[in-house]
Amino acid sequence: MILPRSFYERETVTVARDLLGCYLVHQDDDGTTGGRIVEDEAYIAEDPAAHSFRGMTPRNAVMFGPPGHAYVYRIYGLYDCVNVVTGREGSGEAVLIRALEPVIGIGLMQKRRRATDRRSLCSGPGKLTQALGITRALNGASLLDGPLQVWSRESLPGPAEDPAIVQTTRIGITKAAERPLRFYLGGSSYISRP
DNA sequence: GTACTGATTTTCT
DNA sequence: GAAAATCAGTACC
Repeated sequence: MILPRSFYERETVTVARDLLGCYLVHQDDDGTTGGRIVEDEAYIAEDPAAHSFRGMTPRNAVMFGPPGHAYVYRIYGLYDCVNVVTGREGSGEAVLIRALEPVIGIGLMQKRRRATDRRSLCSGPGKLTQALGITRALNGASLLDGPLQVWSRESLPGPAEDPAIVQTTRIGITKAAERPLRFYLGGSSYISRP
């Protein structure tokens, strides 16, 4: 049920597509929270929008490490965003998790987010880390064991039919903005934007 | 409903 | 010193 390292050690765009429908789950002292991944973005080698584009720095070092680990960084001084490291070790590639459909621990998510509407709990990269209690303390953590995990699609009962995957441009970037590296489940009402 | 703005701080140049 | 893989609130149709 936990996705193996071999899942992540593939072409990043393929991993981004295959992650849709899988579950991101975090456990801590307050409880367990998790949801279905419904939106993500690929950041790849030779990609001016990727943090790894200009080589390794203290912040992005985890992106250059082994696949199957979490890269968590702070954005705009306020929010944390979570990525999964993908591809070959040293390539500096990752997939940003942008939105979840809340499934596990919805009450705890509502408390952490101070919101009740399910659609607003995890519909954005900063929102979902807040709902799941993911912070930079998890930067570099393995997703194969430990408190933050990714489970396969079959781990929990999901929709009867897989909705079509929509591929479009990434959100919030200025460099390489035209590259279609954002993926989401068509028809999901839990994505950050259409 | 859409559009614009302020918050807030880390990070790298 | 500027920019940043964002969000919530306000203003205005």
